[in-house]
Amino acid sequence: MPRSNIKTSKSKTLRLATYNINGIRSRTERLLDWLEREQPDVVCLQELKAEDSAFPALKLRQAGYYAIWHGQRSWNGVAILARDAQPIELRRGLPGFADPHSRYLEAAAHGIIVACLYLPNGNPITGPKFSYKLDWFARLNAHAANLYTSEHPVVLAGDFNVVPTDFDIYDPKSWRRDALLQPQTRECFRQLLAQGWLDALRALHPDERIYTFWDYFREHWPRNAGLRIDHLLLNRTVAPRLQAAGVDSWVRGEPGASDHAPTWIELADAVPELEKGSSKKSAPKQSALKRAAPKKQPTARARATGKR
DNA sequence: ATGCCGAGCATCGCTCGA
Repeated sequence: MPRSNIKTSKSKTLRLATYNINGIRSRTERLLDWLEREQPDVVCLQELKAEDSAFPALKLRQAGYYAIWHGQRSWNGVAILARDAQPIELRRGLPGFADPHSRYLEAAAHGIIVACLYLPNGNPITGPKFSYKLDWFARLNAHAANLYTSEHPVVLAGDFNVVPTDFDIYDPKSWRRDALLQPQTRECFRQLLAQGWLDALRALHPDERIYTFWDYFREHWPRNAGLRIDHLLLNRTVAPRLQAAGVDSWVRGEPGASDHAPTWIELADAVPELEKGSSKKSAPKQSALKRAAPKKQPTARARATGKR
């Protein structure tokens, strides 16, 4: 499927995606299929569930992607891939935090600083896992405050394990006691956005039901009973370049799929420094947002049959 | 309140995810 079908601009763009792959060893072929079809420039992966030595670096390299990764046996694990360029690692783990889990990688790739994060799930809410989630979130927000004001373009991308509002879930009733919907969890996310970060998918599609995760239970995928928990947040430097955003939900309908689908944004090429300073043509934020045409998610039937 | 599915491992039954 050529990407030009969904492009909204003739100018060159950069596509960044985040994808909770739920076990990279059992899903390497699925990953390669998606990369070949969608050709993202930068990819954040979560839940590798594999040690560093089991990361399929050679197969990815043969597909044109260089990578850095922080694996872990059984659980967690994050990676950043870049097409035709080696990501430059900037950080492994949040600052000042000896986290026993592999949940955070930060790198420069294709002129963007990308933070790939896998925020703790936090269930059950009556115990140490929920405390760990809130603690992790607070440390992320402290670090994000510095990234937001950076002169460099920064994107926070990953599985945040937060359903930001009741509009981001098919039906909140059976999830009321889940860590993903707790008021404390949502307050952490609200505080993060209050730093100024732009929630790219919601900004471009304010009135659209968008899901990035459909669990394996109760026919949730065929019924399109999903949650929006994978997010791409843009700092003030990069936000004016946002052109499009969406979910590759077709991936969720493939045999042996992860319970998440890849979620992506497209950014306009950086405005050259000379033009940025001297020209009034530099697009303000609002017009950059309006440029992007809303992209509908396919119907449940279309997804179930693999068509768009 | 629990299981429903799926990956992974202390692999013929459990933990964890969300």
